[in-house]
Amino acid sequence: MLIATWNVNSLRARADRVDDWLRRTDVDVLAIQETKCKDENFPWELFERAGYEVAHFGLSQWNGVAIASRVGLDDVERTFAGQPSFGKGGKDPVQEARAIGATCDGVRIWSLYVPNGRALDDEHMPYKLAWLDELKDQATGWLAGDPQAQIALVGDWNIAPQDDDVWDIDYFRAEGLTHVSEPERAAFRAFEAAGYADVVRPRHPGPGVYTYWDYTQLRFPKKEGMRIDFVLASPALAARVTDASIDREERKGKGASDHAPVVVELG
DNA sequence: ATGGTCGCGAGGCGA
Repeated sequence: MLIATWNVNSLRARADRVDDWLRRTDVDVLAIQETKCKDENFPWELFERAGYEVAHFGLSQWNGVAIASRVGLDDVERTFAGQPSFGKGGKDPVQEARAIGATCDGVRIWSLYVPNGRALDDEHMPYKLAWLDELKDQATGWLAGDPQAQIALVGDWNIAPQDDDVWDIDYFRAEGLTHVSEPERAAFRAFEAAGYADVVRPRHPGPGVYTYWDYTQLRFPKKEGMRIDFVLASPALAARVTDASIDREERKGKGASDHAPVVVELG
């Protein structure tokens, strides 16, 4: 079984790319982030034609997550229990469309779009950390209730856990940028401490292995990227992983997302 | 040429 995660940066703008990619790669499950649409604008027929069931959670032109599967799509959940809300300036806090879960052929998959944080001193940063902390608590409970559970926490984590996960850590430090701060990294490590493992890094160690390249500053041709998209697997699921890849080719050309798909093969 | 981005949705925000 092949499972994948991909921040598509608008599903409507990427419809042809996603269609081609599904047919080319033949994945069984695709977790999508940043659909950037409501249900009424979601390209349902794209997935139907390609032979996938799909569940979507989108509230506005922001965020939006989905799971497409051709091996079953059961027990769909939108938001995780206790998911923190956010409202800029403290007004109208809402649980944003950043998490959707479904069971596909016995694997509990969560498509996650972790809050960006925006800046170290921005109100979005404590939101990001609280969001991760609460998800970690929930994910810990899922394993405590069933140590043999097959769970995949996949998506855009908006964290670069190691210095080699960005093209120039000194630049990030000098500019005081997000994604590499100790609190963010600690939040990521908490998932590993809870028993979830990055199943891609061992097969594709850095430096220079990235999943995201900013559209600006010619970051992609200059190979200046970030590794911020991850597949974290519970112990029972990690034991099944036989291969993994980052589809850097998909970042090429006109009309590409700024993220590459990450694919994991299960035996 | 010393610059150089997208997407949404219709101005500016978010990434």
